[in-house]
Amino acid sequence: MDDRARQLRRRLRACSCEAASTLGKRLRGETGSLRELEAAVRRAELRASERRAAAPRAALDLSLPIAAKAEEIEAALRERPALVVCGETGSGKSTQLPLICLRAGRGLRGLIGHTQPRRIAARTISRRLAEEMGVELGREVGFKVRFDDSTNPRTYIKVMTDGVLLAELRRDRGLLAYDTIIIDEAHERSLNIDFLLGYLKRLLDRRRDLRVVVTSATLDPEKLSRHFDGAPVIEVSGRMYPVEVRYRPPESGAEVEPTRPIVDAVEEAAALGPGDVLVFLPGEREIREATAALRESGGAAAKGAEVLPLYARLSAADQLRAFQSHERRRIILATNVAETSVTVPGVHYVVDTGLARISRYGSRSRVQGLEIEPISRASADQRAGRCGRVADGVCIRLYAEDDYQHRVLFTDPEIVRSNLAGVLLRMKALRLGEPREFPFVDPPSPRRIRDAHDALVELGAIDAEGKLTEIGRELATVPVDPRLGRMILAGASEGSLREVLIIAACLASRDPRERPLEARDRADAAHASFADPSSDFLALLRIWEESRRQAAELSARKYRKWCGDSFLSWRGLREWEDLHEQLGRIVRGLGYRQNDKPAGYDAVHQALLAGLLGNIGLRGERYEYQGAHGAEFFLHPGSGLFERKPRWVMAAEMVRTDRPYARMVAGIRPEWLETLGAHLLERSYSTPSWDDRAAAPVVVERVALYGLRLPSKRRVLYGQINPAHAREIFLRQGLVEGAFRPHADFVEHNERMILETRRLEAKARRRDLQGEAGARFDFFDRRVPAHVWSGKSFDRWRHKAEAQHPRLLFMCEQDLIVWAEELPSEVAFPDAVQIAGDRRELEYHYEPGEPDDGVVLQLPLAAFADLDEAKLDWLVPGLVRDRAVEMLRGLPKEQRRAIGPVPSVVEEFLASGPDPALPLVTSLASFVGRSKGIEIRAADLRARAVPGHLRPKLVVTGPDGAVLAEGRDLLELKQRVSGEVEDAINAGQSEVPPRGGEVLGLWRGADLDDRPLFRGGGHGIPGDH
DNA sequence: AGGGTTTTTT
Repeated sequence: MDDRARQLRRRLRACSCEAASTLGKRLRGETGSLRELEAAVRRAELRASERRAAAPRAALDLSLPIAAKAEEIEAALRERPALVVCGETGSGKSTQLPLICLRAGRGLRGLIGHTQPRRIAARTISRRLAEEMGVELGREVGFKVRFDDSTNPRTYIKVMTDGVLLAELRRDRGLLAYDTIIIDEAHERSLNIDFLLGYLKRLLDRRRDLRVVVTSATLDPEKLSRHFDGAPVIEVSGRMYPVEVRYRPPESGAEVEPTRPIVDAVEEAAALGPGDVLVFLPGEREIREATAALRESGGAAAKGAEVLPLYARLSAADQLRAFQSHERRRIILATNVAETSVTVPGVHYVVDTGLARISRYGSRSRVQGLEIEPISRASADQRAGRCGRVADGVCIRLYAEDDYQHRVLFTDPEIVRSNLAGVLLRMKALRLGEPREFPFVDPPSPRRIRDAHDALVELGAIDAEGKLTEIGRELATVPVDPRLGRMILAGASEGSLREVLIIAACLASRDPRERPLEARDRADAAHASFADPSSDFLALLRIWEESRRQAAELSARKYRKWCGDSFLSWRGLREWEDLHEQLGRIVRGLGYRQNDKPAGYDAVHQALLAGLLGNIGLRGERYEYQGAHGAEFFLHPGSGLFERKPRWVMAAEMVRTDRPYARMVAGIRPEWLETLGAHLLERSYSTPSWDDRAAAPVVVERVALYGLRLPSKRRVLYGQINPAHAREIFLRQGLVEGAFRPHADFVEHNERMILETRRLEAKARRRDLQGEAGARFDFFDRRVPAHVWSGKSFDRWRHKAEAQHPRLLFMCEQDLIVWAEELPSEVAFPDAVQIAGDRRELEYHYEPGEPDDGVVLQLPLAAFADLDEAKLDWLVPGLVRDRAVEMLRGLPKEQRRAIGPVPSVVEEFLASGPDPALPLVTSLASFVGRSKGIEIRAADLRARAVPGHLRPKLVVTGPDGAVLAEGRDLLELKQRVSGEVEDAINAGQSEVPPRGGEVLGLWRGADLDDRPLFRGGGHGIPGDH
């Protein structure tokens, strides 16, 4: 089987790339019997031999310069995976390269794919190829552009736009339909081209049979060669006439009108002889000014000449005038259209201002910039070359030679100066991994990639980790800018798909509204009839509906006339319709239905907003708007909202020309931003305040989007935002200060505490309410769990806790027991633990009878070493202290003397003295004893230090040695004891009056009557009188 | 208070 399979695979590889891939997989996986597979291979071989036999003969046009290099190219195609053909205009590379590939035996196992940057070029080149080969277009040679596909199974050479090839990647990751790919005009370095160049580099590692030919007109083919691991570079000479370049820099110091040098240069050119003059200018406004200047100059050149503007937005008819032959001399004032997209025939002279508007996406501002820049040397050369196509030419540059020499070699490729959201989305959808690892010829900066990432997050296309979401997956199937795609998807969910499809299709194609230079006012008036004062998008909808209505009612000829009268481009409208239809098909494929009922303003504009969240603005003091991230912008004067200026707007486009402008604008409601931009909202909160009805702290929440504050305000439970802080406030204001009044016993107790403290404070002066409140805050803080921050959650927790330990937690009497439980842990002594630097531990052991029994207290030694009176609270805090005092009051004098001041107890302990924890243990035991009606005397209680760690154990005995309670599990013990305590309380046997004040210490060897127990008071134990 | 280079996408 192995040998046989290997042989079949070999045979397959000779057939077709697709068959080799699909059948090869079956062979490897051994799906199907060998016999079946063999039959499949034979069928593939038959198809392959038919294809070979039917291959068209390709005769080269030997008059073209590239023919001289045909053999060299063929050899390279056989030996190397990639090659770079560097050819000037007129070298014939676009038509001859596919033919050379065919001669080299390419195009049999798969198509020869040939990409062009523009649709029109793809069409004309395929037509010329078919002519030269003497075949019918749409058979051996086909083309495929958006909306139009003429290829079929018999096609060998497929000419297409690079966008088409890119789109095919989604279905054909390995580009198995092709065995050769020619990327023509790679020097234009569009986003599409750069993406393809990166993708093909990777693909060549996987597909050894694939050949890639890249053509470039650049001065620097080495870069592309390096990209393809040292691909051979084959230079082909062009067939151009020499162009003389003259430099006419502006004279320094002389103040002249900006149009003066242009007029002078045109005069100079015209004086050289007959022939048309092509002037390159950066934009429409400059064209307008130069036109006026030339007409007014009255110079010899202008007099007999026809001055024509040429730029992309010009109406088709006006553009055509530049191409029609004419007897008079023509002076064509053009933008960059004439540099690559359009070739003006018969140009003998070029005047180059050296300027162009270049689109650059501003990373910081997130606005597309469109500012006038000096062009690159490559661009200047291309402009000069425009007059060497028919005869010797002269190019007059309105800048110095030195200036030219110092300019950048090439215009930055698009990938480093545009918004990469679409590219990133495509990479995610194709699962191409990390963008920074993708082999771009010129890698975009990490910042650009992050911007693109943010943009996709804004659209909900990827999540925070960068993973494609469901929305993202759908967006990747819609062939428009992701923002427009997002509108469409939102339209589907808002019930406004019908309207949004129309609007998005228009935004994706060129605006059909025409505005000829000399009829701008009339055009504006015609367009005004469609305008809406609150939405420019509605104007598009009206144009669409009116145009559809007219098309249905009028004859084709009359409809065209209506288009002209309305200053609408017939071709533009067609493009819009085509795109609308295509998008409609795709959306239907995704399972979305267009709404039958017309959607209202809100439904339409909320859908649009879903794609334009980054382009919102709030009207400022004057005419400007505050945009995202603190940017400022102005409404474009062409907007229907220009007069009215709604408070909140969104814009389809933000472009910086002379100033930042928002184009295509509509008013929005800020509430929409809260729902549509929920994933982007920035929230801020006021200072929390107590709310009686909520029985919890609340805050006022304000939201902002990209730094723009939305008007809405909401009251929010503070605990939902900052539970820890909310809890602190709840404890302090709600529980300690009593703003929250639950139905519980401890409330009354608290109140008595406060009253008592106030009374004492008046007496003691030095003890303030705050200090006492602090103690009580600690009391609650130790008990109330972290998730409780409101009256509601407090009650819920308390009821549960009290069901388990009835009345335990918040009856002051139980304090002692809870506290005893906490003693061994660090909870009761947070400060003490913090003070403990050296971590030596002391263990205190209550030993009523046998050794090793009793309460073991683990306290850091250092805590004791540092202990001063102020820290005594940690040892005898709050209510426990009262309890201890209560107990001591009942002790005989000599027994009281047995208990010394804590600091000295520590010293004594270190000299193996008595237990400093004695008062605590004493109080505990005493309390338990009393609650059971048994008298326990302090003298009965002993404590000693025990080295090493002992498991905490509590044994409470009475004076007769009877064990009242014991256990190592303190929790369990506590429950047992507490039950007993509760019984005692219920029986009215234990009534502990709550007390405030501060116990300074329990003094050993001192008479309680001599030494004040209360700081500053000097009156002995409270309640004594 | 006042106006934009260009191209492309199953």
